[in-house]
Amino acid sequence: MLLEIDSHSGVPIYRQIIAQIRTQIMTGELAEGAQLDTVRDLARRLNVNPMTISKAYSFLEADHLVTRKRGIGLFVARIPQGQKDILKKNILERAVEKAAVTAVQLGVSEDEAARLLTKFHRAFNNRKQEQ
Amino acid sequence: MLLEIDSHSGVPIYRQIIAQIRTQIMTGELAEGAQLDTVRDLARRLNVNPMTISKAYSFLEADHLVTRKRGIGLFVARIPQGQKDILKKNILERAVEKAAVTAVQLGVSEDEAARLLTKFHRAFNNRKQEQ
DNA sequence: TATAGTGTATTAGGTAAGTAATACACTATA
DNA sequence: TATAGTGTATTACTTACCTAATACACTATA
Repeated sequence: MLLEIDSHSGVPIYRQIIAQIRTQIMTGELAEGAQLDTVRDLARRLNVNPMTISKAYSFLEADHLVTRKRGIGLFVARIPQGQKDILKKNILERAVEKAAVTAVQLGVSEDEAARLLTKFHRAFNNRKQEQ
Repeated sequence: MLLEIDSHSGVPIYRQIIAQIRTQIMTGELAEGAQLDTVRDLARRLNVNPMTISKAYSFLEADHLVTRKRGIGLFVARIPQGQKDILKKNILERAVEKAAVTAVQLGVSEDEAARLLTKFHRAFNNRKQEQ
């Protein structure tokens, strides 16, 4: 399980963990049934208190993305494809909506906004391919 | 000067003020040289401490959007159109970039992302027209 | 120069968030 | 059933942030 924490970003550690794991589950990188790193392992690896990890995991469980088995570990939950699509849609819409509102407020046309989005999309897609 | 504060949104009052005034300056709704509401007036109107207003104004000044004239008041600064464009571009790019990254991470195509953005853009544009 | 109108520096109180320490509860299995 | 491996509840410390109170500084002008 590959996680990168930037402790100088101002974004709380547990939120960084949540975001990264959520993405990995959404993309299938972390498949159904896969066991997450144990709280203590991950805590040691990130040099952080186990409770911080546990807190992150709690939020993932609240979202039904993982299932806790006390005494055993945490596992990626079974998520029906339909529900997965809905989740993805929600995450995406939140981000896109904000961009759209900003554009409208600033008087930027829909074409111009779309062009900009496409430009960034290509840039990040390329960067991703290279990795 | 029309401001709407939602004290239940969780977003700090001074940030709400900053965002709304910044947008009004960007769009020209608040024109160069216009005087902002006095700290005390606005504080009374929003039922808030004058220092909260002063704090918001400080950030706007740090961004060179307003000029303080102590003992007189605050005024919308002269912002060269070019610089205004840059500011708008920065604000927009920050929002659009995040949307693009999210889309790429979730494996959403650039066309689909652009379509979604366009959809939201139209929706908000309509809503704006109606007001 | 007195006054009433500006904004401000300083200080402090309240609250929420993040993290950590500790002791505990559950489970598999040797 | 002892043990070592899971996660967790409780509690508390720290820090940052937001807001407010107060007293002060600057400016125009009657």
